[in-house]
Amino acid sequence: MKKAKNKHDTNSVVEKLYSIGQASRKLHLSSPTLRMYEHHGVLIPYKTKSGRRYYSDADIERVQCMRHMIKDVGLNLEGIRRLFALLPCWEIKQCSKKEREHCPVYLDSSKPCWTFKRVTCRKDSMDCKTCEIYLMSSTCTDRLKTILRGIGYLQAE
DNA sequence: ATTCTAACA
DNA sequence: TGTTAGTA
Repeated sequence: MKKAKNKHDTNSVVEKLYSIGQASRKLHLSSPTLRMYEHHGVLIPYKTKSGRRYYSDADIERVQCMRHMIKDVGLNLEGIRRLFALLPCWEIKQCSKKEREHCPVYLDSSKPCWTFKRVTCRKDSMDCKTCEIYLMSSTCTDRLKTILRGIGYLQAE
């Protein structure tokens, strides 16, 4: 979600960000809970150099989706993590057979691609918060639901 | 005033 | 999940 900047920067856009306090109030949950989600590898907030967390609108929606999965689908955080681990990034990024054979993400479906340290297809300059794989799992609608249905985790509607 | 980590109830 | 301690 982008928003026009103020009069000092009329040409650029900036993402709206929320501190952990603002985000937790917006989501009606506690800040330790947001930190716990992060600890489990299912949420990646921005971090300042001093370590302060900032959450985007995509992060807010991501948490709302996960709350839905917990409340209505019956998953726990481990289940959500393993669900994200099943996102076939090697298909979406169309990695070659050769690349797959050496990719830890392809060889280990136990954790999400963004929790791996070094992945060859991931440029050093590219962080997982802006990667399409992480972003596509931010919403409960569209592609993620399609994938979840495809692997039998959600009923067809 | 707010958030951080880590440990613990 | 929440709370506490000692910081930054």
